[in-house]
Amino acid sequence: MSRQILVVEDETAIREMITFVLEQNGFNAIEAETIEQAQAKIKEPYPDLILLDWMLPGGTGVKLAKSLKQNEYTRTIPIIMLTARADEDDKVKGFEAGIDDYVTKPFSPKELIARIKAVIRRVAPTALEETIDFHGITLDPVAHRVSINNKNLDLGPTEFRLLHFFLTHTERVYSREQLLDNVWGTNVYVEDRTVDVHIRRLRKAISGDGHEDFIQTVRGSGYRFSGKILPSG
Amino acid sequence: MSRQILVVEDETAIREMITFVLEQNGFNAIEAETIEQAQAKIKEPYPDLILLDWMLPGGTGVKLAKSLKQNEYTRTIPIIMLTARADEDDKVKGFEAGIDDYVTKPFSPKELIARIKAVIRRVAPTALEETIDFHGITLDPVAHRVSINNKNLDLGPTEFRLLHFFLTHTERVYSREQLLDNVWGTNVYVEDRTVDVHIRRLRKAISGDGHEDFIQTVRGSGYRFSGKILPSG
DNA sequence: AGTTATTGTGACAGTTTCATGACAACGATA
DNA sequence: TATCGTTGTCATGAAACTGTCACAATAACT
Repeated sequence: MSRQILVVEDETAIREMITFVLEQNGFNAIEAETIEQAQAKIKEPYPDLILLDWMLPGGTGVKLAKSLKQNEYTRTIPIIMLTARADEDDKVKGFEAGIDDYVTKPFSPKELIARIKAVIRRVAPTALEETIDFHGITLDPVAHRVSINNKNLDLGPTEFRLLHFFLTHTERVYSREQLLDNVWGTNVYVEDRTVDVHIRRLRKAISGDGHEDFIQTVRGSGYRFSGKILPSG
Repeated sequence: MSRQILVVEDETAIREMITFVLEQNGFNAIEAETIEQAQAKIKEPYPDLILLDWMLPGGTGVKLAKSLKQNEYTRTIPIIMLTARADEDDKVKGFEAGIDDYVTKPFSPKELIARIKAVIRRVAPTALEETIDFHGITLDPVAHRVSINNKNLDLGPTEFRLLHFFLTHTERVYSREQLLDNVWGTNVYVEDRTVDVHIRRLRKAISGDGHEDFIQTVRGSGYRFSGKILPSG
């Protein structure tokens, strides 16, 4: 289940950009332009996190933060403040009001996502890294544990990352190069064929019994992780 | 195969944001900060599209656009100009220089992606990522999967590309030469008649049951992929 | 019908791509 | 140091893919 994030930001372009980036990263964005709108949207089900702009038409965001943090039901919601500059005064006031972190504009999407994840991890550690369950394969990113049909799997680090990537990116073909980028990391010099070998190791590991081939070879293109087995005609 | 997009932008935060958004959307981003860097990176294989900032340290982006559009090898590369404001003068100069579209900053990622896709669609009308459904034939470019009446089809790479081309270009006759250009790629030396063989293979693959000849032979002209069955006579 | 041009089909060989087992390098650890 | 687990690379064989050809089948035309 994806996280609800309330974006309180009056500049449309920035708000849209943030919303877009959030949704690209699997978050569910709710938008608000003013403090009033925001307050109206902070109700059950409560958002999991609030991105709060510092300068808002109805007053400073800190005002909202303060009131939220004083309310019994909303004080546990983590708040990340968006400030226009790295202003010490803003930061101090923000933290006094109870914010959990801040991001200074302009920021890169990567930074924003990283901070959101960090805050969620801090406040609700189990939340972000949820256990994945896919057709009998269970992967717990936090415990770094994999099981298939309740039988524990012993994977090497690379196989674990590869499986984790596949489980979060199913039903899609990835070229060897893309897999290297995503699992091994960019600017790592490794042969394309190395992927084949790790695919084979992972296949071997998860091919115990039951389901046949989760990892499907797409000749000429790459590999696909899929739970679907369509009848071939 | 993902499209290469060259991002020419000197502001790091914006460039990173754009790159991020592009890669989230399956594009392959190449970055350049200056006109010189950009020119160095515009070579084979040429990028499929260029996002060009208006204000650059080495001069205006329009200068680069002009030189690209005057070069035989680069003039077909679509260029989208990034302008700081909706300045009529900028736009006019841009279009005079041969740009294909423009986006005014600040822009939302959705708008950017939409414009990129629109331009690519205009220039290279093959579909990008959407699943195509045509009279029971389903082709998913992302998963690299084809099914006909929910039965999985096993196609070789060339057959897949051929079918993909046909599905995005139905009801129209294509000569063997045109098919070679579009499916095999230009500057590939292959016999005309090779197309016949692949047509046959594709026909065989999709001729399971139900609809018979999607691929119609137009004697003397080429082939046509059609859902219509015209009464013979 | 006979002729010619064009297309369908099966076969085949060369090439490409992939799966697999082996192995050495490396680092961690006892 | 010795051992173990992990990892990247390679060699090899199997399988799939591809382009081309020869010939059959079909359509068009006289």
